[in-house]
Amino acid sequence: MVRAPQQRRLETRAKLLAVAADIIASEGIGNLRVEDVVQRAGVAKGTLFSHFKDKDGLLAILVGAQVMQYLDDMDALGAPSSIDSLLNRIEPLLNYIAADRVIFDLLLRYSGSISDHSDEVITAGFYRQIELWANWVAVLQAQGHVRNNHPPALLAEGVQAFMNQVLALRFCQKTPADVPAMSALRPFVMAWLAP
Amino acid sequence: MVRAPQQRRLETRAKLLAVAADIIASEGIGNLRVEDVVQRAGVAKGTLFSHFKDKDGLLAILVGAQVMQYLDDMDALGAPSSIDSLLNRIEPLLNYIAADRVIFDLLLRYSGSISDHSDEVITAGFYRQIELWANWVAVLQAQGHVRNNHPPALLAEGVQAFMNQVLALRFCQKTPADVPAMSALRPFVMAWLAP
DNA sequence: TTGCAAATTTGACCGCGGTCACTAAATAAT
DNA sequence: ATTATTTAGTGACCGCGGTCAAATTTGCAA
Repeated sequence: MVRAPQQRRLETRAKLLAVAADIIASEGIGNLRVEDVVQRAGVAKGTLFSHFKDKDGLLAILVGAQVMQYLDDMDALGAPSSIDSLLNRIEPLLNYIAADRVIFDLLLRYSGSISDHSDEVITAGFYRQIELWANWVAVLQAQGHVRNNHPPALLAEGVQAFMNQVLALRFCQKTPADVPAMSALRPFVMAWLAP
Repeated sequence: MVRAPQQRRLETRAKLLAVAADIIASEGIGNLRVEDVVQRAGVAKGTLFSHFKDKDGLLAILVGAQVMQYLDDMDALGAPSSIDSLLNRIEPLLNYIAADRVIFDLLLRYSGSISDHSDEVITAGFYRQIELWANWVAVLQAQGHVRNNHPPALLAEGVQAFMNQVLALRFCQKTPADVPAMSALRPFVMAWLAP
């Protein structure tokens, strides 16, 4: 028999997430240390790991929520009217991930949280993104703006592949940033989606 | 003034690489520990880090050499005669990377070795791969087997993007392996290259 | 041969993520 | 009310990658 978590536990979890978000906002996600989180939250180290599988599990909750926010924003704008318009819709999310390679790695590797609800935020966001883009592609196909000799899901996944490719290349070079990530992405998506 | 490395240093480096390769062969690349390497090589821990930037730097040398070997093999076979033939040429490398996510991460993140020759094996292999594939694509374009409304380099990079996408997805699911990586890759490459 | 400077190696030490046997608190059973 | 049982939290401890001032070895020149 599983028992509902006590309020104390929910408060502890919320406190940990709040503190972590705070540290990330001020120090950057790459400078977040578990010891800092637990110290500022006023709990022991072991407590954190009873709430989250590991450090990445914690980060995934926060990053996943942010990604979901971007997806909400995309969703609210409705289907794009062209490939260029689609790229514009994607841009905020692209820039968010491009801002820090820790985020990129997290999204690519995700190790999962420990929660009973199995709320693997990253995975959920991933599928939602593909679904959303696939819908857009379907609309654009109907309008003749995207080639329709392949299923929307395949094309949507392809867009994600190019996004990851562009980001990975960007994080490989030592010179931080020369051109916006978007201009590297555009030619690929154009060649992939154009009729 | 830079001086050529002494014999002793070359031997130490070779010994470290040999021991590391040995451990990887018997224990797997994910179970390699720095302490084991230096102990079995008969040197102190600090020595390893004076030869390689970090643990990944060491691994990159070995993995990079392996990748180069696959590229040599590809090269020796000459240009493929069709998209399917191209996929067959790629398959060994794909399977090598698919075998262990440590290898995949390494190739995607590479942090670099410390050597003066700046022999960033991974980076070199990366460019060589794109160049090789671009040549193939150009040949296939000339034969009408691949669409020729885009530069070969773009198409080659796209193939790599799809390869990474398929691998990333594969490493995300908990169920180890259902179908060969190749069958996941084929539809993307077909849709990407077909005229 | 001797002395010096550069090159190479050393290993004690550190930071940080993660574990686990134990204590404390909350809830259920008597 | 008292005891038993489950849930939450604790912090000393560990593993392992990585650092650095000091020690050692090597090459070269006087």
